[in-house]
Amino acid sequence: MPELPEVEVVRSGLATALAGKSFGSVTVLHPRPVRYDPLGPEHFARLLSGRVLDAPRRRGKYLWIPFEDGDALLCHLGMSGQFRINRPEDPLLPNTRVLFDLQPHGDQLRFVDQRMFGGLQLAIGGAELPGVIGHIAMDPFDDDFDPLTVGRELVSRRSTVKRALLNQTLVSGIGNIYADETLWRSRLHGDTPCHALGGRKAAGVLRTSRQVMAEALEQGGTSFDALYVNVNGSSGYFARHLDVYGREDLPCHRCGRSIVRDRFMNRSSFRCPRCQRLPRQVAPPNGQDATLGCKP
DNA sequence: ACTATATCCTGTATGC
DNA sequence: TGCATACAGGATATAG
Repeated sequence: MPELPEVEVVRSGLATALAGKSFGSVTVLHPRPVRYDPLGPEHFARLLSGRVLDAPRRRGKYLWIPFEDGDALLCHLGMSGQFRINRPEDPLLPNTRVLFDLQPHGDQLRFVDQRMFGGLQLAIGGAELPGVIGHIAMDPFDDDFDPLTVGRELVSRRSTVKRALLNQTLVSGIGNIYADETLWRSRLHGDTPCHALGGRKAAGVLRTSRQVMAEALEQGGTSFDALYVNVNGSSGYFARHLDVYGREDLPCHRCGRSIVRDRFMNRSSFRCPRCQRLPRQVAPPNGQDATLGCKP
């Protein structure tokens, strides 16, 4: 569930909590969160113990904890993953999946994940950038992220704008909430064909996504419930700043019209029916259907 | 090659 | 109260 700002809050919390630490013994309580690890739960636990930790890193919604020896622990929170720091004697929260004893001082890092869409795996040689996320594009906060370059790439896609924003191989870190918020600020309907945007407009959308996520980060991320919390167990406050997401039937903050909800890819899209209309048909590149992605 | 869909899970909210 | 259903912020295999 967490998108880039929420993952960044977690990364930042881990950076503080794990500074100068090593893993002691590791206990896998449920095999599913380590299903992507090529060696299986027992090897995962054994191979991680004793590792000396470096500062956690992030790309998009992935984060990883590099080890001093060049390997890393790669983590994805999925829809409901959390990291918590506890004393070993603290009672386990429901859905606690993996325990990492920390040395020195004996704290414990715990991975809690209700739905288990998330995952943890050992990334051999992955301290800089784990190979298995090589296909994940830079996110808008990356120093080398260039909105114009990515904007041109976006325009060339034979898809629609919201799908493109959610495509992690084009730009990473944006999920359903921030896609909808970005589109509202950009006054764009999510079904707008990519080719209907010029390169400059597309670059503008990407800059807007960075702005929205930066504001969310200042608020400690978006949270609707206890499923997303930082390492201390507290929630962020951006939910109260959302302009469209989850605001069906409430007035648009720009024009007052009621926000509508559409079905999209088995989930919901929220938009203002006045501020975010589909453009009239735009001449597509050669060979493409002129009405692609457009509704009457 | 590129894009759209179905699927992996559990817990909560809602309506009958 | 009990039961069924809908829904949840993601990534990926595979179907087209």
